[in-house]
Amino acid sequence: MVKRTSHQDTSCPVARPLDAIGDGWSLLIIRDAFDGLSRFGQFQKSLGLAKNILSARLQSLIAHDILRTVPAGDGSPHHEYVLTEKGLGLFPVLVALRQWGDEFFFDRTEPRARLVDKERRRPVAKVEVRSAGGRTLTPEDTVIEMRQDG
Amino acid sequence: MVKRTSHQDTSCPVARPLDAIGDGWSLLIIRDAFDGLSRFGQFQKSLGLAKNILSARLQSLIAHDILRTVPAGDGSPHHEYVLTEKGLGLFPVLVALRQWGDEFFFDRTEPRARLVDKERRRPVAKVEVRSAGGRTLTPEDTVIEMRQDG
DNA sequence: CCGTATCCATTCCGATACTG
DNA sequence: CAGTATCGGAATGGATACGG
Repeated sequence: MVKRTSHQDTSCPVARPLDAIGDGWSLLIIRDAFDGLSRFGQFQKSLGLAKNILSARLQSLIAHDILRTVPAGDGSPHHEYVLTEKGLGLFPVLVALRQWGDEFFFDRTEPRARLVDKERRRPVAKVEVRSAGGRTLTPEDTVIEMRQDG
Repeated sequence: MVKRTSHQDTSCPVARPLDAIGDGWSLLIIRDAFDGLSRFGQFQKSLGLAKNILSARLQSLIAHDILRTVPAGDGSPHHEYVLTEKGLGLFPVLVALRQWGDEFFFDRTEPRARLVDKERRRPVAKVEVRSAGGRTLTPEDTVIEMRQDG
């Protein structure tokens, strides 16, 4: 009878998304979607998770308007899962997380997947938090305020 | 008998961190830590979660070297939980997530907590992914490559 | 090839009682 | 105040069987 607490009612923009992507699989599905995967089987092969779990995660991501389905490009009677605008908005989050993982979860010699600028063939720059004027901000330079409008 | 799959063995820097922060509470604890909270009771009051859960999450974050304990500043016999270097490295991730939540999980009129530049009192700029040369990159501008070194 | 349905083990989480 | 111990219900995840 005790419901799991949702974060939808808080006024914190960090908390609300966690109902949608705060689990072990959703971000990996989204990562694969950014990487061009779109078919059920592709996700399952890439992630190695059970089909029922994948199905549930995909439905949840669709319900949260992060993925949507489109008719399959080939003649197959199925559909493909692609990122919505909202889902595409996660790009900086995913890149920042990738860079953090790259820095703190790998030995120096260990090979890893890296995100590179397609044109220059060089790793993307480290994501930074900047002021409106362009200055790089540290955590101590910032503070939380309640704001009504944007 | 079936163990939960860990992501520590993959070569993807997005996947590995998810064992540490891929749940509903860890990122919120880290958010509070960035916001200056450090005591057990402060976290519990802020998050409203059961004490045993909070305890387990704090221990997990310590085990992952994201938080560490320091002797309490006041005379109390307890300690405080503060971010490690690794934990501080999550700042861009948290800001990017915050901005995404701000954009897609709130009505325009709804009040919300905003991260502002302490000095200028203006919202921080939108986190962007940039090339080594400074150009802003979209998802289509990038691709994953396997790299051996940094 | 794409999913859905079922079953079961594990984990997570909330409430509460208890110790220092 | 700061935790630990215990319990029960809920959600998650894995394996597999099955229908389109």
